[in-house]
This record gives sequence, C-alpha cells and structure tokens, in this order.
Amino acid sequence: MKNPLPFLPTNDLSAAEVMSSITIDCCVFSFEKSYLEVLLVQHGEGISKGKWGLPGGWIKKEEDIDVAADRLLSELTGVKDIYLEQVKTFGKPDRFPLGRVITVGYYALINREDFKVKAGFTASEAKWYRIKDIPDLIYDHNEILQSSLNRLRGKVKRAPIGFNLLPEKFTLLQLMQLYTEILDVEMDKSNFRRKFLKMKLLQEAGGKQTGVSHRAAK
Amino acid sequence: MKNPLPFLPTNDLSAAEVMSSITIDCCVFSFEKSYLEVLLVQHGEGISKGKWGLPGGWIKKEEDIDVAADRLLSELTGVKDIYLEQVKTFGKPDRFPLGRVITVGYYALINREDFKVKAGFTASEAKWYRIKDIPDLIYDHNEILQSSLNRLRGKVKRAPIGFNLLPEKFTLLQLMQLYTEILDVEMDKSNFRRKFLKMKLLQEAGGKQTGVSHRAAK
DNA sequence: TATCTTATGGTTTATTTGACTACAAGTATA
DNA sequence: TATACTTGTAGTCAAATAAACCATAAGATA
Repeated sequence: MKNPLPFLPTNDLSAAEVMSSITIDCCVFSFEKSYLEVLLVQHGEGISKGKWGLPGGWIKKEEDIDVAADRLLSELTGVKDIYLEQVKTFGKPDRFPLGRVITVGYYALINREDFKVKAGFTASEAKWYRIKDIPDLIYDHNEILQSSLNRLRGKVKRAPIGFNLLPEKFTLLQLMQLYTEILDVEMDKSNFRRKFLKMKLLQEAGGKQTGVSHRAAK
Repeated sequence: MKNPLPFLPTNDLSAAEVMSSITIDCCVFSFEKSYLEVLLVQHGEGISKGKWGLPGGWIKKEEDIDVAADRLLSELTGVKDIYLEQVKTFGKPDRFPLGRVITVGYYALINREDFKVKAGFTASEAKWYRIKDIPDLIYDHNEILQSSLNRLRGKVKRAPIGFNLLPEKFTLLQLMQLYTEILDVEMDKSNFRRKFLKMKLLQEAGGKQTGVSHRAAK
C-alpha cells in the first residue's frame, strides 16, 4: 500500500506504518433514583485485572463504526435502538500498553427499565456507577468518560435527548431532576415546567401514579 | 492478537479482522474578501484523477492523532500553531474504494495572510474554494466538509475562535462580516458591536486604516 | 385531622435581543 | 468644492427571555 492517497505530494509510509487497530469504547448513561450513572465493566485478566473500564470492543472489518457501536451495546445491554452519539476519537500512541490502538468514543443513553445485563456477565463484572463515584479506570477511559459527559451536557441543553434516559411515562419533576443531575445546576420547578411545555414535545399520558399525587406528561 | 481486550466476554476476531488504515482529512477554512473559503487539493493520479478533495494524510505509527493533523497542515500551508479541532471519525466500510480506511476529520482555521502553499504544490493542485462553490469531492469528503462546517458554526457561536481567521488587526465590521458569512445570517452592526465589546476580549490597536476611516479594535 | 410532598398556576423584575435612528469622520466622485 | 457613500460609533425602545418568588390544590402519610 504505497502512497494510497495519491493527491498527497509525497508519501513514503509503508503499510506497516499506517495500520492500526481500532476499537470502540462507550459510555452508557442511565438515570436511576435521581442519579446519573455509567455502566462499567471489570477486567477479568491481563495486566489490568480487577480494574474497571468502559465497555468496548473491536470494529469488524466490513462494519460501519456506528453499526459496530450499536452491535456492541445491544449485545451488552440487551436494549435495541439505543440512542448513540459519537464523541471523539482518542489516539495517543501509548494509550493502550500492548500496542497502538485507536479508539472511537461513543456515549449512549438508555432507559434503565429496558436494561438487562448480558447473560455472560455477573454482577461483579458489570456495574452501574454514579457519575460522582467513578473510580480510576483503565487506560484513558477516565478521559473518554469526561469528554462524553461534556458532550452530553452540551447536547442536552439544545436537543430533547433526555427522554432516552427515562421510561415511557414520567413526570416533569423527574425530567427536571434529570437535567439538574446532568448539568449539575439547581433550577426552578415552575420555570422549568413552563419552558419545557412551551416547546410542546410531550403529550400527556393519563394515569395517575401511585405513591404520589397528580398526573404526568408524555 | 487474540482477544486483546480481555474484559469483553468473548472475542473471536482475528487480527486481520480488526486492523485498518487510519487517515486524517482536514477542512482548512480561511476568510478572504468577506468569503469563507476551504482549501482543496487535486488528485494527481489514480481512479479519481482530476477530482478535488480535502487535504489529508496518514497517521504515523507512533504519532498522536492531533499531532499528525498538525504536522500535515503545517507541511501543507506553511503555518505554525494552527487552530485545529477534531470533528468526527468517518468509517463507512466502502468510503474508500481500495480498502478499508477510516478517517478522522478535523477542521482548521487559518489567517490567510500567513498562508503559503507548500513548495511542492502548484496553483492547479491546491486551491481555495468559496464555501458556496464547493464541487463534487472524492470519497465522502463532501460529508466531512459539511460536518466540519456544522461544527464550526456551532462553535463560533459560543467560543471566540473567529479571530483565528483574521489578521492581527481587524475592525469590528470585518469580524461581523466573518460571523455573517459563517452563520449565514444577517446581523445588526450596532448590536453586534455592543455584544462583542461587552465580553471585552479585544484590545484596541491604534493606527488608522488606509482606504477607510476610523480606528479598529484588537 | 394535621402534615408533607408534588403538581400546577400566576406575578414581578431584571436581562437580553432585535429593530431602528442618528450622526460624525473620512473617501470617493461629480 | 459640493455631494454622496461608506464605516465607526452612540443611543432608544419594545419584545422576548430568563430568574426569582409566591400561592394553592390534591393526594399521601401519619
């Protein structure tokens, strides 16, 4: 593969110099009991045995990156049609100790009710961590997580993606708590309500709740 | 390289299935005579001879991606300390006709005054195109360009990065025209001025212009 | 019944935005 | 030289938004 991009003036790189492995790593967010959480998996063996990291995997030879991310997550969580967004690609030469591996970071939003951990996993191998309790992760996964969180924060402010973290039916207060938790800012119940209803994205879903009082929207 | 990410439950992919080539493609934006322009280069040979595309190149084996992008652009434009931002990674399996090549898209902002086209290039091989006159590009480069432009539009609204496209000294009207061109919206001279001065990012740089009247900020 | 939480509605004020007017200083032009 | 045009600068006003607060009703709990 000599000079495969001929529009570059000169290119003396051999194939061995340009081939790399590419993986996907994914921050799976969910919202449980007013906390934003991330799904982490534990290393079973190898040099980083026992440490936690983001779930990830390889991209197959003939597979689109987005498709690969979706496949990996469906396998892991049992959820179909996951909300996924590519965040950034991480490629420090030494990020993976055993060789050059470039990884494409994604984040996903899933509704906790739909989640079932993959059959192969035990509870000690995959676990939800609150966003404020994230431990030291393998490789550069803390950095990937931070980037994903920043991206989520930016996006949630200007696109109605928060619903992906909630069940079919939810109350506006729940939604507000979700925003409060993600953005880490306090907000006014009444103002939030007004602002949100104005963009008429939701429809009311009758049915009183139990354990609380009034009706909810959706 | 069997199961190199051992924290994944099972992984039966062979090395051949996970190795890919990775390139960088870059949208270099500049601002000339009130127009936003992009630097394109022409294919010299091969199946897409004569067609235009974004400048790009390979990532070296031990090189960080950001560093690679910076290196490629410095080589091409002669400009140091280029403003660079990673946009997105493109990995459709068939995006490159001769094999699986994944590309990391970047955009760059450069001040046209600093720009010198690389010695190896002639005018027919590298050319600035106005953003509204972009031709059909090779591979998925139109898509990469569109993503880059969208990212630039988003970013310019909430971070003061526009300066990177302008010379040391410029007038507020020039800056406004830059914003007008990038965002493709008309704006009010007076309001823009007020808004921009309020965030006191600039310092005045004395010195009248020639050809016009008053003084300018910087 | 008394108390607590949550859903909901309404007011008020401050801040931001957008549209518009005005004008002076220098350039270009008739 | 007079006139028109461009550009830098300032200010006004009304509409829209955002932020802070207050009030109340309905069900849940004790």
